[in-house]
Amino acid sequence: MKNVGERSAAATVGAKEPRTERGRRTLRAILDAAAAEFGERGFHETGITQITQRAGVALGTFYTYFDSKEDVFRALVRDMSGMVSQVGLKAVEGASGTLGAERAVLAAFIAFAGEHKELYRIIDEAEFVEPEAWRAHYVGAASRIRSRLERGAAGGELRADVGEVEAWALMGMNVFLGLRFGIWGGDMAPEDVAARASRLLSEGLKA
Amino acid sequence: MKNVGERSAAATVGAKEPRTERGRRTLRAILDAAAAEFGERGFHETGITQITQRAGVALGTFYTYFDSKEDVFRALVRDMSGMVSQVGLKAVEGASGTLGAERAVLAAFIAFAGEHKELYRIIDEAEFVEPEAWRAHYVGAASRIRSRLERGAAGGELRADVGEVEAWALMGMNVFLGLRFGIWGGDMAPEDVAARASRLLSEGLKA
Amino acid sequence: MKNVGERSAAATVGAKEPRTERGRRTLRAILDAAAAEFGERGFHETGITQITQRAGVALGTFYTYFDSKEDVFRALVRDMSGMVSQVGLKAVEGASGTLGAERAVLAAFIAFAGEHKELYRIIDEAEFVEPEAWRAHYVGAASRIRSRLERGAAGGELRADVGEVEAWALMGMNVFLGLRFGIWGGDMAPEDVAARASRLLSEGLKA
Amino acid sequence: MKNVGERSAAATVGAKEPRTERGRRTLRAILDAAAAEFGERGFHETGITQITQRAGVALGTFYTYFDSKEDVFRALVRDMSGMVSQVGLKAVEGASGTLGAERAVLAAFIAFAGEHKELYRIIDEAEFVEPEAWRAHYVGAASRIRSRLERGAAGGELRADVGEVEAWALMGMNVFLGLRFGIWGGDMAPEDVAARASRLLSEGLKA
DNA sequence: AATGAATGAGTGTTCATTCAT
DNA sequence: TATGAATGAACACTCATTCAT
Repeated sequence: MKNVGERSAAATVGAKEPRTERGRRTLRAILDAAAAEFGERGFHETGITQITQRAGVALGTFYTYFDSKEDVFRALVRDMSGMVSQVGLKAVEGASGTLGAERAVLAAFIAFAGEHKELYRIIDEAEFVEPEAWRAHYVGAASRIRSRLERGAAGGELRADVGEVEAWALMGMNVFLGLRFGIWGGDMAPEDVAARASRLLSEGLKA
Repeated sequence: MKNVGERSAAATVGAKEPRTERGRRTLRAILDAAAAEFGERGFHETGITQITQRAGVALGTFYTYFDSKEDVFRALVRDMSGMVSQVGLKAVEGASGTLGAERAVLAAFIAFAGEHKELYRIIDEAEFVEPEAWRAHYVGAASRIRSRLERGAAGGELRADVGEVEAWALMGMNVFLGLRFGIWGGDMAPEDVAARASRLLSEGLKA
Repeated sequence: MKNVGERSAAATVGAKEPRTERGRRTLRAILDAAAAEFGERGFHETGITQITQRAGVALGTFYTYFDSKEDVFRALVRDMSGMVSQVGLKAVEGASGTLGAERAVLAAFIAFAGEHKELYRIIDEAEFVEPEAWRAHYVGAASRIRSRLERGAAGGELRADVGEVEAWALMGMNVFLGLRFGIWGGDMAPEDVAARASRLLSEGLKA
Repeated sequence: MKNVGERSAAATVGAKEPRTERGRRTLRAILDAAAAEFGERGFHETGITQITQRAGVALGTFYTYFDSKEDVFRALVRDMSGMVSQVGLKAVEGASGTLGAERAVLAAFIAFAGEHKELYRIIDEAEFVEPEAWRAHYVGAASRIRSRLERGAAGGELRADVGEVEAWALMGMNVFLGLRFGIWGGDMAPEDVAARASRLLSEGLKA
């Protein structure tokens, strides 16, 4: 598991801004500990005590930076949601063509899921803990996919009638392949999975 | 929301078998109430008290039929897992060809999800409450899809190399289209969604 | 300290009605224990744990009958407010004339305060814990005094212009004499205190 | 609400003596903020944080001047107790005769209460927070009243047997009229209230 | 003198489960 | 079978106080 707060801590994340350097370090420690604990045990099985112990701070320190247990969780979901879309963006950059881009995105996503099992689980659990954030995550992801597909259609690479259904279908594929081959099994390399999925997308399944 | 226990109650479900007719009615009432409450509020927000109140029985009566809160939940997950595969089986029956079958399954599944929002949510939450049952559910569903695809390949309708990746891709599609068009929106009929998804499967997205 | 719940428990008091005899006994035990603890240590120094221990029940049992710590306190204030006005009513019954009545009320009140130091303190603390109930208590008491005075004026015993000022003056006298001679000191019998106060009321202080 | 610390700050009040002018201003700010907060929310609902925020200083600064929360509260009670007796003394000065003095004291007290609702409340709450200081306040006030009454008796203006009962009765009157017409209502001028109370004291209530 | 991050004991409340009736 | 009172472990959160800077 990599350091979650690498890029920014409070600012990105909505916690109470620390005013000193020491505070910044503490906030980051709490954020990382929370990600790890929520990822391992889940929201309801995790106590604030476990988070602060893992972070090496006192119980009360948690509340210097967050208003509630839900508050850290929300911060984490937002943070991770952002990371996922970053991963997608970066993957698209180096790819050629719409289908190539989708293939790159999927490969990157599977790899990412494998490296961030905790955060993956956190997003899933958000369905029950922070439904708003959860919904926003998927609506956003779907609309990014849809934009890419429509651009591909405009460019003549894809057929003209791609839309919401295709976008959600693709997202579902990605998520479940991420679960099956990123989170669960290491029995197939992300690129190979993506290659097969890509063939499905370009040619379909017919003989 | 339809009556969950219609087909079976205890026998299917793993609860303590009631001996009298009165007992059978009570068990069913609890099961239905639990499905409704878990569906509306989620596992952790639902208390035994709420279940028994909705079922119109006393608190203690719950423990005449179930050993624990997890126990009802598990029963419900198993129950619904079975219902979903039933829905699939039935859909396959009337369909012609493998792709026709997948299309029928998807349409049926979306419709089913729309009618059983509670149970859909319960399966999702099982990831955190009853991971075993949850995993079993998806592994089972994927293997059924895979079997169908492989039969289609054997029959020459599909290309020969369909396998785990295609099965999970398809399942992901189904699940997310069920969420988007069954649970959330009513902006497109299940058959129409299924028709578009089916075209994706047969021809791909290329222009 | 006498048993607070003597007359009724839940019904009078606003707690959740117990349905069994056992429940009725438990509620009464909690109520008595709460009165004693609040009286001895005050609202903020008293924990639910101390109440339930004194009552000889488990911690959770408290919440079978009350929604919160404030809830018992409120119940107690209402209860005691009622008791005080009962004491007044009873005292008035046996007295002749308005001034005689006031004298009897005062004597009874001082005696009552001496016997119920806890409840006296509870009403005082209500100023900070349940301001509504506290205000209602004093407004009610003053208006009862005022009614008696006005009846006395109508009957020709008192001068015609008695009103709000006189009522509150009298109530203040009673309360502070209750504190000084009922709660604090036993250095003078309630009747003797009342006799002197009565003389003040009838003749004033002039030589 | 007027500035509490006007006359003295640390010296009168028992706080740690500031050595610089800046320190003196800070202490005063804290004292005023504490009076305001305790008056508005009460002792237990007020946090050190709120006091320091209102005073415009950092949390830790509070402990430069006071040892504990109780410590400021005590300081405030003593301060206000002194103010009340000052008010009494001043009122007595300009009055003629014992009854005239009591009347002036009452009028002044009601007016004072109306202008210092916070401090009034603080004294009341001292019953639960600083019982010693609270008791001392009332014992002192009663004994001052008693002295005045006894002097009046010695001078032949009042009957000879005035004593503890009359003093406490009078104090109770004052306090409750202060509450009713100073703190609560503005429906009657302090002088008018005092005039009626004075008539009660001199002539009694008889027709 | 002033700051504000850190501390951790303390407490109200919830709720799954038990059990006597 | 059914009841509902009783249980008590568990936990989120508060807040007065300390202390390094």
